[in-house]
Amino acid sequence: MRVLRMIMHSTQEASDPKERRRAAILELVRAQRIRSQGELARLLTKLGHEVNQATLSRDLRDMGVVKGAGGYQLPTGEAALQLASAGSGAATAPAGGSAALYGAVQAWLSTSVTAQNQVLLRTPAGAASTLAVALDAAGWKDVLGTIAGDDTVLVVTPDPRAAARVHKALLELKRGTTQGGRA
Amino acid sequence: MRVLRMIMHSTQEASDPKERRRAAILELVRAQRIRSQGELARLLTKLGHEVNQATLSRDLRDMGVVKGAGGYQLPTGEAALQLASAGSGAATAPAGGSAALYGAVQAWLSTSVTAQNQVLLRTPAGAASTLAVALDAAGWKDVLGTIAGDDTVLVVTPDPRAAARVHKALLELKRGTTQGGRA
DNA sequence: CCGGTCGATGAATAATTATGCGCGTCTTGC
DNA sequence: GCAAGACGCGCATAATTATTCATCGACCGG
Repeated sequence: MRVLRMIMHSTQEASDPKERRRAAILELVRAQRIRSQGELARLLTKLGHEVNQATLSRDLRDMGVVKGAGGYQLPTGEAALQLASAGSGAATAPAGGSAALYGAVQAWLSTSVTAQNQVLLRTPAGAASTLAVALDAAGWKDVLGTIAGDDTVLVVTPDPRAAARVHKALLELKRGTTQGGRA
Repeated sequence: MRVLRMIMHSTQEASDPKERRRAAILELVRAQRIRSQGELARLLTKLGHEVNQATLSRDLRDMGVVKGAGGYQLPTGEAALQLASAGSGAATAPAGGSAALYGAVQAWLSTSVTAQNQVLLRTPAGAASTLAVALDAAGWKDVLGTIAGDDTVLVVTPDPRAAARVHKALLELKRGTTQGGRA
C-alpha cells in the first residue's frame, strides 16, 4: 500500500511534490524573513512550487513552524529533529565524519561567534547536541571538546586562532563553499 | 524625562500595570495552551488584568512570544536569536525581550558570578533554561550566547569586561535598581 | 498655567490565517 | 472493472491577528 511507495520515495530524495514543497518552505524560512503565507506563496511560486495559501497554512502547521515577532521561524524541539532531514537536500549523510558534519551544519547551524578560545554555535532549539556530536565525530584537531545545551553548543579550542579557524570552517561548510576538510 | 520614571518604577517590583500584565501573560503562556489572543484576554481578565486584544497583539510581539501549531509559546532557539538581531537593524522595539527578562530574573535568578569572559548564573532547579531563553531574547550585545543546565546558566561574553557588565546589569535588574547596563 | 509631546490603549478595520466542503486522483478489495 | 477509502489541495469563508486613528493622562519647557 501507500506506505511502501513512500518508503521507496524517501529512499531517493523527495520526488513527492508535497515533500519537495515542504523542503523548499523549510529552506526559505531558514534563509529569510517571511512575514506572511502570501509572501511565502509568492516565493515558492518563483521556485516552481505553485501553491495555495490554505495549503501553506496546513503545511506550516504540520511542520510545526511558528510565527513570531520577526516572521516565521523554524520548528522547536523534537519536531525540528524529525523535519530537518527532509529539509536539507543533504539527506541523511552516512557515517564518516565530514559527510555527517556537513549535513548537521546545513540542517542545524544557525549562527557562529567566537570569544577568546571558544566558539559558540546556535541552533534551533533541541538540535544543539546533535550538532555537537557531529562536530565531535569530525575529529578536528582544533576542537578540544564541545558542550551542548538545548540550542547552543560551546566549542572549546586551544587558543583564539584555532577558534577563528573553526568558526570560519563551519561558516564555509554551511554556505556550501565547501573545501577540503579542516584540521 | 520619562525614562527616569520608568527606572524608579522598576525599582519597586512591577507596579507599572503594563509590566504586571506582561508578567501575567508570561506565566499563562508558560503554564497552559493558549490558542488565541481572545482566549488570553479572558484569562487575564479573570486575573484582574482587563485588556484589549489589540494590546495583547502588541504585548505578544514585544515580548517575542511566538505562535505555532500548539498555540503560543515562549521564544526559544532561533526565535530568540531573530528577535535579538531584529532589534539592532530595524526600529523594532529595542527593549523587546526586556519585559520577559525582567520577570525571569526576578523569578529565577539566585546568584551570579563571573569567571573570565563568562558569567555563571544559578537558579532554582529546572529554571535555568527559562532564564537563559529570556536572556537570549533580550538581545544584549554583551551576550554572545548562553547554555543552560538544570540549575545553572553559562553566559558567554566577548571578554571579561563584558562579563562584568552583564553580571552587574543582572544583579541590578533583580534588585530592581536600574536597567541601564545594556550594551 | 498652557501648549506640545509621548507612551499606552481601545475601537474599528485591514490583513492574515485556519478550516469546512467538495473534487479529482490513486489504491485496494472483491 | 468498480465502489470504498484515503489523500492532497483549492475555494470560499469564518476566526484571528495586526495596524491605523483617536484619546487620555502624565510630563516638559516656557
